Amino acid sequence: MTEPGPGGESLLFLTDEQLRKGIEAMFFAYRGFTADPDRILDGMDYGRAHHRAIHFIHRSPGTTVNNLLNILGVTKQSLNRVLRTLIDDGLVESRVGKQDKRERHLHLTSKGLELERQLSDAQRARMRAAYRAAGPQAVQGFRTVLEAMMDPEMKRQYQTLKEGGA
Amino acid sequence: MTEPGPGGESLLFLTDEQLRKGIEAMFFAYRGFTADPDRILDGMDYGRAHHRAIHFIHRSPGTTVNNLLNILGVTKQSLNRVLRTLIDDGLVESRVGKQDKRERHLHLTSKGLELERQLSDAQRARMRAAYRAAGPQAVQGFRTVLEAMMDPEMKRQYQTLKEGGA
DNA sequence: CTTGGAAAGTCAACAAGGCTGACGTAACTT
DNA sequence: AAGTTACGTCAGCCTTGTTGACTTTCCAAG
Repeated sequence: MTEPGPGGESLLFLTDEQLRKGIEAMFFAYRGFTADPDRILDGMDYGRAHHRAIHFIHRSPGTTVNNLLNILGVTKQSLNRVLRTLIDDGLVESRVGKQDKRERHLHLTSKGLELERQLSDAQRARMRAAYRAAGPQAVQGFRTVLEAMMDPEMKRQYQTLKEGGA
Repeated sequence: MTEPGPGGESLLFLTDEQLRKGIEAMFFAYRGFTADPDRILDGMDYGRAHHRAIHFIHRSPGTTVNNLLNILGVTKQSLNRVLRTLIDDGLVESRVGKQDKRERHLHLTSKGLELERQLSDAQRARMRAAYRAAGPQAVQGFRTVLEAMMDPEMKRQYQTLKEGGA
């Protein structure tokens, strides 16, 4: 069933074949997406989980642990393991909240900022190259489809972050 | 440096801010992308690794273990563990090569095809919804950017698969 | 025919990074 | 005073990745 015609290029009626290509594009592209930071982190004592924590602390300085938990979608035990090493190594600073002293507000130290820059430089370079190669229209479409693929909850997170910058 | 102007919408000169949004879009969208199959697999004895193996065996029936290794980018030991359970459970059949009897050619059994369909139905449904919501132009751009983000090696794999269907 | 090397499989050990469950403490809320 | 929230932590488990070493099978070159 849903046999496509003779390999047509029309994107209007979505064949399983076209959807499968989209699925594989996501798979292979995500590999590229993580490859550069992974390469940098390999050899350090850190991994992708540390990268994610650093990224989101950087983009929302002063965020609480709970906040980060929701964004990353992992358990506190899992995050804690990662966070502890980052704090111990002096990349992340954990400040007791002023209003609510139960909360810990997370910030990158200068050392943390340095690693963040290294990692995001690499990732941005690839993204920039892809954007340039594809052109502005493609970029628009890229973001539109990705946004439509997110779970509503994640989309909310994404958009909050998107607007919410300082 | 690279300070953006007043939150402009121009995609022509790529600010770090715009690139960061692209990076986070990839992160959150990939979560959505894997969420449905993960949900299905949760409770079975299988995980994402099994899904990937099943997917690529389905799309290239008769592929060899080595071939699969290259596509998935893992070690043979890692793949073997996954493959063995799938073979033992009767989802995958491993046939000794006719030309080269060292090779094993992998096929899904009817039971394997059943699970494949279940998984890809879920994943395609999300992809279809996203495509529909975004429109044909966006889809074009989506695929263009993803392709530009792949490592050359992965891109080759992707395109080989893309054209190479039976 | 023998031998070298490729392809495949297997065993063992280990690490990262998820998870659950249980427990403790401090601080805020009612 | 009691309950809830935020955080940290201990212990143990699972999946999926890794290396290294070794065997079996088989093709192909000498």
